[in-house]
Amino acid sequence: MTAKHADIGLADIGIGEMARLSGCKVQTVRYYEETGLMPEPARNSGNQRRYGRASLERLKFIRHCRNFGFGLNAIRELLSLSEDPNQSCEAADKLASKHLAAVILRIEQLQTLREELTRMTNACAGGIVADCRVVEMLADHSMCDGEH
Amino acid sequence: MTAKHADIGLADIGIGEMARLSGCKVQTVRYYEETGLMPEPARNSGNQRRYGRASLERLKFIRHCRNFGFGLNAIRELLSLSEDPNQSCEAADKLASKHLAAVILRIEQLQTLREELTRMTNACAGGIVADCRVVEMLADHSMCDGEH
DNA sequence: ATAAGAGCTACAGCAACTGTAGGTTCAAGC
DNA sequence: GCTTGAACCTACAGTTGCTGTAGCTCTTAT
Repeated sequence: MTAKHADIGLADIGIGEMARLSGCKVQTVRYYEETGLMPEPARNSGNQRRYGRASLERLKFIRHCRNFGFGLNAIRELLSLSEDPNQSCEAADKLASKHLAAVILRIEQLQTLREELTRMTNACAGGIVADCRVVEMLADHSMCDGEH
Repeated sequence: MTAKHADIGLADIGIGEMARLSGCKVQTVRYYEETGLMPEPARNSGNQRRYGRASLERLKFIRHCRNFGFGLNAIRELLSLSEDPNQSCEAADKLASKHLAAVILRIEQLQTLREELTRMTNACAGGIVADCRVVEMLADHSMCDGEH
């Protein structure tokens, strides 16, 4: 039998192995297929998905991007970029820079939050709710240092 | 007419004002009602919601907790705590401390991420995708410093 | 031949809203 | 009294990125 898919014959692994080797769940792989991130794979005679090495690499790429915090739409762009290796990498750089800026912003927000929460928990001396500084601070915005 | 609700007659504002004064959307107020965070308010003759001061304070409390990053379930607990002012505030303190720990952890994760993304974008020298370090790093986990 | 385990589809649920459609009510101006 | 536009109503779909479940079928080892 000749392979109809480029994938077939090179590795021929099932969805469970794909999940295991990429560090995600089986359902996640199917979900990526559903949303077009992963191509529809070949099937064996029993209608079960069979993947090749290229698909595994693609899945690993996706998972790696997810670990970097990229959203699925950004990953879609990154995938289409990496499929066309002769174009300028400006778009990829822009995506990464934009994401980095968002991460930095989020860190700043969380740091402000951390300070407020620290202040709040430090102010709690035990006792009853009526005297609790935590509850009081949650009820009264004027007790906050900055805005949030 | 005598007020049937404790709320009524004290302020008597509509849902639009509630949203405006608490800094959220009208739908969000209705959503909080749907999920039991806010009580069902009185209605006027035209079936429109009428709120009193107590409801506004409750909504502000909820929004403030949200600004602190608490989830709705945590807020539910905090609300029921603040309704019973004679019990120990240990539970409130625990909730805040637990949340603080989660925030600290998240900051650490994002800082690792920021370093990796900075390394990635710095490595990009322009040019074409085939030579792009961004795409390369996304494809190859071994180029990462730590785990993520 | 059988039984465990893996795979299949289809769909519901999570968090915390947000947006839309298609209608009703209110308040102000004439 | 009438009109008009803003605000309000309900009900439901969509967002993001999965995860879990039910009720099957298929593979593989014994």
